[in-house]
Amino acid sequence: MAETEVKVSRKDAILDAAEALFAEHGYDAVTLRAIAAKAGVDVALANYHFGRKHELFEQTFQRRAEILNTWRLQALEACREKAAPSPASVRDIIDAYLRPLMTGPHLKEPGWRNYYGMVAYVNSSTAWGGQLMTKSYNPAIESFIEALKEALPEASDDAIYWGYHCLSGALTLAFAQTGRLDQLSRGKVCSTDLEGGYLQMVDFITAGFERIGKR
Amino acid sequence: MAETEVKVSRKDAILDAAEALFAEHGYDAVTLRAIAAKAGVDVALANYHFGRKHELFEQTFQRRAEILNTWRLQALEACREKAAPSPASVRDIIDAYLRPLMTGPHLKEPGWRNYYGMVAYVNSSTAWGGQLMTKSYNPAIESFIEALKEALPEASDDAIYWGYHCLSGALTLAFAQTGRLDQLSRGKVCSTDLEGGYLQMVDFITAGFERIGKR
DNA sequence: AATATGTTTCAACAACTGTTGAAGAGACAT
DNA sequence: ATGTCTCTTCAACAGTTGTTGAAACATATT
Repeated sequence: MAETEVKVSRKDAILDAAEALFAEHGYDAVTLRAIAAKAGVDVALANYHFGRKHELFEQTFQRRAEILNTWRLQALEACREKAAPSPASVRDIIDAYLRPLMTGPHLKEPGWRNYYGMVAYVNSSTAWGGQLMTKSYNPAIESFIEALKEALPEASDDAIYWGYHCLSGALTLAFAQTGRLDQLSRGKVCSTDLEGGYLQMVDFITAGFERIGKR
Repeated sequence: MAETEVKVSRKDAILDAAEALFAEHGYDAVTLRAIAAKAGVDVALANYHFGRKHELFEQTFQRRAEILNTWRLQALEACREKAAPSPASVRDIIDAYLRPLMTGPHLKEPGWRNYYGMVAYVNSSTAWGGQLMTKSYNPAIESFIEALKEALPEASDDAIYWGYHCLSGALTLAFAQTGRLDQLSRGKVCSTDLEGGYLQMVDFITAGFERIGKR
């Protein structure tokens, strides 16, 4: 047995296994028995700790959401203070939105990569998308929208929100790690290289927002 | 019975029902019995016409893919001819990519809206994404990438492909119609208004690509 | 009228699903 | 030792799943 890791509780083992399987196969394709087997526990234990399958999925999803929100909001606050009393620059806002998630040592942990797969699944799912993303992420996102409105006082609501839509869609697709970019570029670009993608996306998205401010 | 429509074959009825259900609930959550019930036929008929469930999904997905590719490639060819012998402008290329899908009378047909939901599901699914999207859409997409490279000779491969990634992610999320934009903007922006989103996205994405060309 | 061909339905299969109640295991205080 | 508590397993449930083989139906050809 690979006992190099710290011993995790069986409850956490279930969450980890669920995270990995939900990310790869979605909600319905994953059975509680598969989760239990991967976690090395009995089927009934998932029910004891989390109740219905639905609730296990939500708890798995929300476990890391608060951490991401904290990282992001700290970065946003930092760039706001740096610019005060002027509004923060568009580039710094976009950077605060992307950098905490797309760069850093946590990307080497499989748990985080798995979680990102879950985010991609939830955010583009008609069934889960609306409800769950809103509950877990909207408060933080609203702070970013507000900052963008301050940085782009001339931009219309339509332009701001559809701009955010482009940003969110691009990040979601990056999280999905479908490998399409690799196939399309015949290996010249690597979909799983989030840090490399971060560098490109900051420029691209910043340019988009700066354009809509000039109207 | 609402018999205003032209009578469709039972085979097409199955495809239509599958399209609607797969778009809303994904692959695994949809049962062949649910599809058969919606189509008004027996369960075994889906198997007779399409074989395994897997193949029914793929055929449903590919049914409209060729049409979309044709529309897009015609638009791309038109803007290339318009600009010849110069390369087409970035804006015209992006417009050729988005306009055929996000505007036009076909958006009023429920079948097309359903299909867009399937595209969103497939494109951001780790399981299907790589394989199926590549098979159905890559040839057309490669033409667009090539056009972008001609319009932006200074841009690096990384910039071009990650720029396309942003474009594809934004479009995919728009197709998912999760209603998140409505919630985020408190009703000021409508997620399902693809024509309105088209106007914003063309500007936003074009600005992104034009930026990466200046380096 | 008889035959052949392609559709459609019926009934059933073995396997698997989420969920549950009762029983066991372990730690800890009394 | 005894009882209490949380955690964990066992065994089983009722229902649903994709898939199939045989039979019924329809239509056109001979």
